Amino acid sequence: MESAAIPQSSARKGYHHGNLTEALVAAAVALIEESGVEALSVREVAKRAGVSPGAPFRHFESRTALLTAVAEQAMDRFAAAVEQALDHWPENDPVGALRAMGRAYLRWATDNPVHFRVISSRQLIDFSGSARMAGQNAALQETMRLWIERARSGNAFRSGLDTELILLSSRAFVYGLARMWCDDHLRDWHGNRDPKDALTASLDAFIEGLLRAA
Amino acid sequence: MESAAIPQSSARKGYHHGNLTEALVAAAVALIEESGVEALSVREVAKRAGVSPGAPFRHFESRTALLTAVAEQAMDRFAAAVEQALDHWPENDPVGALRAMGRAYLRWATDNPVHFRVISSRQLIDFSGSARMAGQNAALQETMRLWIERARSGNAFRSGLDTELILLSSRAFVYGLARMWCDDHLRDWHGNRDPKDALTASLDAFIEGLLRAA
DNA sequence: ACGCCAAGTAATCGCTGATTACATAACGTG
DNA sequence: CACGTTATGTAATCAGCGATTACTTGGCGT
Repeated sequence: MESAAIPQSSARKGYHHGNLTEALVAAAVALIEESGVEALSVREVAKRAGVSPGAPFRHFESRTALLTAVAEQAMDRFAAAVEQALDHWPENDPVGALRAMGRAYLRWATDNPVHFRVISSRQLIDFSGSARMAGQNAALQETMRLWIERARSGNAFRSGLDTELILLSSRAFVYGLARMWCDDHLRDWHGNRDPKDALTASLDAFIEGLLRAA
Repeated sequence: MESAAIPQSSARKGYHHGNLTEALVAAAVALIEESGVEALSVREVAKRAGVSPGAPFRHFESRTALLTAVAEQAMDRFAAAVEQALDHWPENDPVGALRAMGRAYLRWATDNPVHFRVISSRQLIDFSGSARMAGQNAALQETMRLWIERARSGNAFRSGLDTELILLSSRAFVYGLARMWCDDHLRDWHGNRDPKDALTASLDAFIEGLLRAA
């Protein structure tokens, strides 16, 4: 969408491209968004960047490495979206914070289904080879843990739920909702609500289930 | 496992194979289990079945069609495993039935991670082209709905939760746990419990969260 | 001005999915 | 039993893919 930020192939100053690395990632992002991960080919990316089929391998060791770079970029956007939702959130409303996190998570995933699949797979990309992704993933989990512990300190949750269990359950639940959307499990959705609203309602109900009964 | 059921290439009676269709699916299943979906190639499958590279296309329109057949077979096993867990389950214990369903679901997914990914994707296979998969999927959901409604009749759940919401939430939760496992999100698991036990504990806690407080 | 070296190209390899023309064997029918 | 039809295999081939290699280009520091 912000195509102004994408280095155009017209930026080529002659024999050399200018900033081929970024241009390749941008082209890959666009291609993936159009046709899905499976359709991503190095040659097509090269063609879109206006270079020869072998050129990308000067900048990326393999197709997987290119895809990993795309994932890193997507992960940045994802993490930013989630963390932005928590900006200046009052410490005395940890349950609200967790709900806001979940909503931002779901919104990003439903808005960027293909890229969500990319960043959440460990098969498509070289996750362990990307310290950046691992770090951002860990940071996100730490943020969750922080707010969960704040909520526990405030005695918000039912008894018998330790932090690890709540963290795992919350991750699983929001991941499940997001992936159901991305994996098209709601194609034949015949509930009353709009599917996206159903996701939100489901999230709210889940959090309610964690809380101490009023 | 039950390699006796697999039509051996030695069953070839001469020029014709005997039952190449089944042999191809069996070879594909084995290959996928060994090396993952992405590594599945029609040629390799043909080689394992002892036929020429083009032969499979007499039985499957495309690589995707072959993969869909594999998914159908896996879906059969998956559905059987889940439904078997409910065999003769007493109607007056619907919550127990739902828990048993969830456990059987999780067990199959963790025991067959690669095939679980295959059957739960809508990108790898031609889901809408397989009435069999769609049917079995729908049947599974109907079974869930049945037990949920029984539990609701018994006033087991918290107020404010309609059947659709519980069904969606339950699907999402168990799908999330299963996919976290299959997508290797628990690689860096550092909790106290064994990861598989953590999944079960998480499932139990989720169900507890649906119930009316004692 | 010169030479080094990053970053392109061109050509090629082996593998893939898919298609075509052809060969073989199994089967039903007179 | 002979014969033609049809299902099912082979062989050859195509285009597209990731990846590697040898070569070429041109920008930058000394």
